[in-house]
Amino acid sequence: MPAPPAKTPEKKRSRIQIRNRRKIMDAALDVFSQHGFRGATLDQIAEAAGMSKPNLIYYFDGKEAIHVALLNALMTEWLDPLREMDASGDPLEEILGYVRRKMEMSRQFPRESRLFAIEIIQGAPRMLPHLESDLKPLFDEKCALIAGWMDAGKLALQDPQQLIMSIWALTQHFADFDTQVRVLVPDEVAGWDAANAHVETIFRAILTPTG
Amino acid sequence: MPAPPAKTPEKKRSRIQIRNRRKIMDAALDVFSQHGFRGATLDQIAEAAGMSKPNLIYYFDGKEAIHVALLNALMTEWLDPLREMDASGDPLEEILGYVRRKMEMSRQFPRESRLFAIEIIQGAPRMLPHLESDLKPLFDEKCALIAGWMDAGKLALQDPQQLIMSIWALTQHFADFDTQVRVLVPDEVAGWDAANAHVETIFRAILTPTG
DNA sequence: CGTGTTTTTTACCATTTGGTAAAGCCACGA
DNA sequence: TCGTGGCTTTACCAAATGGTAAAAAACACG
Repeated sequence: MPAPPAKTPEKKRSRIQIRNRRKIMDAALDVFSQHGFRGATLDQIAEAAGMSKPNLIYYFDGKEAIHVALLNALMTEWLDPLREMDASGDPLEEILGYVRRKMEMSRQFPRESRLFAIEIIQGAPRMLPHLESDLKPLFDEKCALIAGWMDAGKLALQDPQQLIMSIWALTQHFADFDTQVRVLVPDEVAGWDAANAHVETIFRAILTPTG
Repeated sequence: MPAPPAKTPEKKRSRIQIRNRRKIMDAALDVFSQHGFRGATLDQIAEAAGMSKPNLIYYFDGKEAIHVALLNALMTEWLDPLREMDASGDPLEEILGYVRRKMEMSRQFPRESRLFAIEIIQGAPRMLPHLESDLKPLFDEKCALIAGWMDAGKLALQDPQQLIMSIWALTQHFADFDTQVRVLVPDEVAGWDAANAHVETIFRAILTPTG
């Protein structure tokens, strides 16, 4: 009896397994980010991945396993821009740098942004643990860092929690609500430039210390 | 053969029809805003509405008809806060008033906010026409109004399109990403107050004319 | 080449889901 | 009292969906 590849005792993965798992996860990202978990079907994912449905199940334990694998893989890199915010840099530039990285991610990885957005909007049924264990500590850490900067007079006083969340709200909006944005601001290139400038203006305005 | 109530030649609706259609739409709002269109099932809606599935179909032509009816009904009132922004008022107060009304809607009608959010994120398959026909004209009109205020020196110069979209991004974030917000800022009441204050700070900061 | 293992396909299956047919119920006016 | 017409339920159905069994094909490697 050939042991299925993705079992609890993890074995080395062959080249084929690595390649096919990648293809599946990419296809699943397409489908899940467009329909959410319940709205997505294995057939859709299989077709997008260019393989048969039973073949999906050969590489992943089921629909839920694919979704979880996706969320796990993405959670890490999704938080990287925030991790990079460093205590040793110039406060205003650190925050603006974070804003820029986040905007860049929205433009380059809109599917990932939407996947998270849908998951959260639907109550994060498969991600709440990650929010508590990964996001929350990082969030608290960076809030403390920002609070420290503010105490030192390097930034205007703001609620750090609200500050970070407003960065998320603004930067993710352009990925998540892309359809709407494109209706209202048809010129995509100009829209992005304007968005970048606008968001930067906002955070410069509320963070520049008033001397 | 008793003619189904909701046909092309619209007839008067009885008290029972009005009551039951309301119940169905309220239940559908619950379910659709939590699972999206494809992820929602008629059985879920029927149970939430406290009636049998065939009874749903008696009042609406099908799943899609319920969803469309919901979106139609909501689109109107959802744009009301923006419509109220008036040329004759004080510019800064008009915009801040809009921001406050939008925040209030996010708090009072999170389901509606999520329903729209999911629909847009998924590419607005059933709402694109409305975006073009309802939202776009209003958006353009209010952009022109704001641009006029800025030209007159009553507001700091900003891109009006980006300004309105950033209002949406910030105000809707608290409804749509409620699950995440609650993980990071457990005290709901305090969080809400802080959010209101923060959002107001932002728009005051970037709109107050620098005289 | 031959043999054991990994990968893929074909043929299914049970459940769920959107929807229908038709019979039953119930209020109300003649 | 009996219809009559709006409302509701029961009993279904065909298609879609997540998943399985097992044979077939492709592969690795001595």
